[in-house]
Amino acid sequence: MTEGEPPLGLRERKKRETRAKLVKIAIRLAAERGLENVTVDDIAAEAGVSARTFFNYFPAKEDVILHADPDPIGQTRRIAAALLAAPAGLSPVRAVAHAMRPYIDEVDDDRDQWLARITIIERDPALMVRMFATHKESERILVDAVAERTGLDASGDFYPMLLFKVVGGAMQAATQRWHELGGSVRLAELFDAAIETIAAGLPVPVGTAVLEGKT
Amino acid sequence: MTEGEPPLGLRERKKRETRAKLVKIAIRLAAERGLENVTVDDIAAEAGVSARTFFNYFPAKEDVILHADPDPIGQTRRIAAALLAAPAGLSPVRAVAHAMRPYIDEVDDDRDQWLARITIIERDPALMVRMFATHKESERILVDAVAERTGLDASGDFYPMLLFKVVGGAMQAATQRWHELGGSVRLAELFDAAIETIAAGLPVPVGTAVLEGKT
DNA sequence: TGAAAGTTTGCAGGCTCTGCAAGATCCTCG
DNA sequence: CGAGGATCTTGCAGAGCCTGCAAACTTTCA
Repeated sequence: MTEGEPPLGLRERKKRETRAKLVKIAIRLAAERGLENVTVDDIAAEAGVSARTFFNYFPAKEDVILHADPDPIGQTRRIAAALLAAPAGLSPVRAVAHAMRPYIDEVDDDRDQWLARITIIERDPALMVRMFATHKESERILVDAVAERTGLDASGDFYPMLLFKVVGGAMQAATQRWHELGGSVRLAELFDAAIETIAAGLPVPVGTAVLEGKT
Repeated sequence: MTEGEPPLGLRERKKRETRAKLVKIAIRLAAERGLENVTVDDIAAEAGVSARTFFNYFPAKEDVILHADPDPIGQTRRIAAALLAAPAGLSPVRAVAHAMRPYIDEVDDDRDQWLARITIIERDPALMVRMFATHKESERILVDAVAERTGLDASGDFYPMLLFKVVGGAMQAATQRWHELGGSVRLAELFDAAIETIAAGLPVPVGTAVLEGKT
């Protein structure tokens, strides 16, 4: 799946190093004072490159915080493929959740990095905006996949888009709650709970540990 | 409900006029060439005011397109109140939908303005999210209201936030589809269909006119 | 080793947005 | 009606983001 770790020359190594350094510094500074109080110059200077170079790596300042994944489209395609490959018995909602699972696990595995990121994002709405702005293309791919799996028409039917947006909402809610809990439970657990609640038609919860307080 | 239409001096009249002119011009220009190809100077010049004045009316360029409502917090509070006042028999999802209903009807009543707005927003996705991922403040108010209605704890329980985000997703999906259909059906109808589907646990649709294609 | 390919950087410049202070306009009250 | 005060508008300066462009530099590869 992961494409390559072949030769990997000096040039490529340096680039990754610089990129990683920019991300790391940016996250640290933004965690300290909020992204809006950190200029591109600050980040670039501390990384020992020019501000112009910063923009060779990231199209916008916000992306240094958000854009951990260098290839979001590829990731989306993989989710779409997983969706189509999911067990036939799964309902659409559960199938989508199942397809997203590996990426949610990744968040749990990189817990601290993600918690830091989310803290920064919560503090600066501009990041929230940019986070979803990129996703036009991804959205289409996933909606198409849902349509294919359900035998509906991506552009003519409402259902695929609705499902996509609803699961997106669940994802957001789970992420936010996870952050509130300081990552003390797995994101996957919260997400699963959200999906089950949705699959049940969002009834008022009664005695569900994860949905209610820690108890 | 609408607070006042008392005296209304010249000054206030002029301000509203300027504001309205800016909005109108901005929407027209953005519809023609996309918001990113319209500068604040363009808008201000055509409205006969300085660019500096533009920023006295709108905190950011995007707000001239989105910020139709001068008091989003007040509107949010009204939705929250309506949520608590909704018939006791309604399930949480339906109660929220019920509370939002008046504002959805407003969109239908101002159909063309909104279609134009959404066209612009669709072309510049950053605006889409900003539209719903409104202010943290609004979110808190609504989540609190959901918590109160369901007898849960807004900060300790997951359910209120989840419900809020899911309904937000439904709203987005409905809006997008409404725009695709060129407003040929009422947004309210699409929204209701979305809510019913969610209340049913998002089953694959069968023979539902609104959810499937026009047939 | 030397050309080809890829990177970094400074520079110029466009654009968004903010504070500030001067000037124009409206409103209120005597 | 005519101050005097309140409110708006505007120009200006300046910080910041971001983009081409071309020169200088580094890595790669034949």
